[in-house]
Amino acid sequence: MAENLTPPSNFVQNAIDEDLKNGKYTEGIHTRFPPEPNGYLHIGHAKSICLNFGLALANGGKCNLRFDDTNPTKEDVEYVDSIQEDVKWLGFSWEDRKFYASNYFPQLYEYAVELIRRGKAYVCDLSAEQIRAYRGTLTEPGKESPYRNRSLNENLDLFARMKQGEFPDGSHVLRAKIDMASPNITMRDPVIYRISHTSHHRTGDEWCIYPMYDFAHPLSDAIEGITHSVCTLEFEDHRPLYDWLLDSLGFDPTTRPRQIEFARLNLTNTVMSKRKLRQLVEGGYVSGWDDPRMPTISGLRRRGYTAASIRDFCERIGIAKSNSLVDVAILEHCVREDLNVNADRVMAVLHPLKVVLTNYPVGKTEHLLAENHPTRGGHHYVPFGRELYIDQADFMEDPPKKFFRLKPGGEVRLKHAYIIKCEEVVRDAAGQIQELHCTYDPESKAGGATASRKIKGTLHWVEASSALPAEVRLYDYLLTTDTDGEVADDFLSALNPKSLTVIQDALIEPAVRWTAAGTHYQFLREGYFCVDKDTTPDHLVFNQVVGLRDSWAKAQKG
RNA sequence: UGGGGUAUCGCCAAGUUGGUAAGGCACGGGAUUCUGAAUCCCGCAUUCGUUGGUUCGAGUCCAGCUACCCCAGCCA
Repeated sequence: MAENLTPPSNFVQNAIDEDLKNGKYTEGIHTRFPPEPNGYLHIGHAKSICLNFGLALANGGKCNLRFDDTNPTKEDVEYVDSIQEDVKWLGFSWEDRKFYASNYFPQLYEYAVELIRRGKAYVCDLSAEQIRAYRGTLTEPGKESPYRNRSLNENLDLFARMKQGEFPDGSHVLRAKIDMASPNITMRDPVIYRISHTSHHRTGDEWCIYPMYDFAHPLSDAIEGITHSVCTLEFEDHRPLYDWLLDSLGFDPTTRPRQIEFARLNLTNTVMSKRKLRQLVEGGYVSGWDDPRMPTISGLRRRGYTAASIRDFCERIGIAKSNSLVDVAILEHCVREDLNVNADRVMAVLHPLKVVLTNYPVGKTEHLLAENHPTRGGHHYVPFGRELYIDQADFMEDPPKKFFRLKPGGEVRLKHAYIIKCEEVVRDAAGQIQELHCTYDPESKAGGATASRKIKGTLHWVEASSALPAEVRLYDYLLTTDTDGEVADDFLSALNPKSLTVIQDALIEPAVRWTAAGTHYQFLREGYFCVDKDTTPDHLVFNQVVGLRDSWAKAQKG
């Protein structure tokens, strides 16, 4: 991670600096990334991962990976595996610190018992509906539960029997005894343990009571020695409870963890909620969680986004507390910048148009030297012959002004090869353009007598007999956006019907035949592409990562 | 009409104790170019949601107002 050693300042780092200055956390900074294993990670999680691991790195501290697996009804090992793969791929390491909230169930249980002993928790027999009714509303205080003042022994006994499995789901809960009249609804005697006879993906049937997030999280943080517990804005109201719990259980205020909230990521042309992403997958609108149009880490990876570009993106967008909507153009800029430096260049023709060089010897083949990269060097050979293909978009019979490509009677340079001139447009019986007859300037190849002739346009091309057929998948935004960059609430209505275009008959130079899935290329003058996992040597498949900036297309539009 | 937050250029976002608005993306112009790419210059907030106040001086302090976000799961 050498891309930026001095990350921009943000308010979380400022808070850490302040703490350190005040002599807090002398043991060092310790953060954590705490996903619930109930879905795949997306670019929003990447922001949190980069923040938490980045903060640790920047402060000589540590960052744990902790699965927040306190709700077995929603979680699965499938997700714990994918989450680990994604965090690793992003380039971060939790070293030997992979934890699970479920590892702490025994300790958490003891803390709950201790809370009861201190008169700060009670077993409540109200039903879920009753608890809701007793809770009050945003503007009206709640009512105290009739079970609020049970004796200590009764509470201890009931809680033990909850654990023992004596009661059915929903019959009892353990609640913190705080303040039913608090203007902060989170503090109105929140439920901290519920009964759920559900087997857990790690602890099996060992437990039938499970702690709630609000109880498990601060204590898990404290158990692991977390100093800064960074979470998103919606937990701001929960911070008083976070502190209350740690206070009530007697954790030292100078060393215990501190919760700090930041704004989650929103991206234009994208939805980020797990619910909506799941809907896209389950509704068959995309091919899966790793569909290259998805904002999931696995989707971005398959699309061809690099880990470095995602890290760079997370750094550029910054960390703050205001809700924001980041332009996806920044993400695209980040991959382009990475791939421009790191991707080898290759020629591929997406929409082939045949070109015959009438003055080129029949049967002759040359192998021309082509640079792999304009600045990094390296070369490979590309075959050249009498019959070629160029892109349909690179020829116009009646072009507009400043069209630097091929036109009747016009000249153009073929990249790495010769200058050619369009002599004749050959049509089929229906009047459709069938092929172009051109002549080439034999001395215009690199090193030749006329090589330095100034020709305005340079085209990419492919030699007909050696070109490999390829499947190329072009992508556009999955979702359309209104003028504010916002996706409609009814996001399925915003689905872009043209988000995927599959080109089955593209042609690519043969150098690429044995390429491996995951390899990045720049298709000259087209964009950046990544070899898809569906590829085989006999059927090459490429995903478009992002197109090149195109000032010509922009000028045509505007 | 309760509580918690946020408001600095089209989009993000720095602005430590008040001293006279960083940077990135986008955009516009030019140079360069065997990728209309990349690269390189240059331009891009007399103004910080708004109204007042304090001060020699306020994005930064005070007061009022407005807009937007979050909270009434035995989800996280």
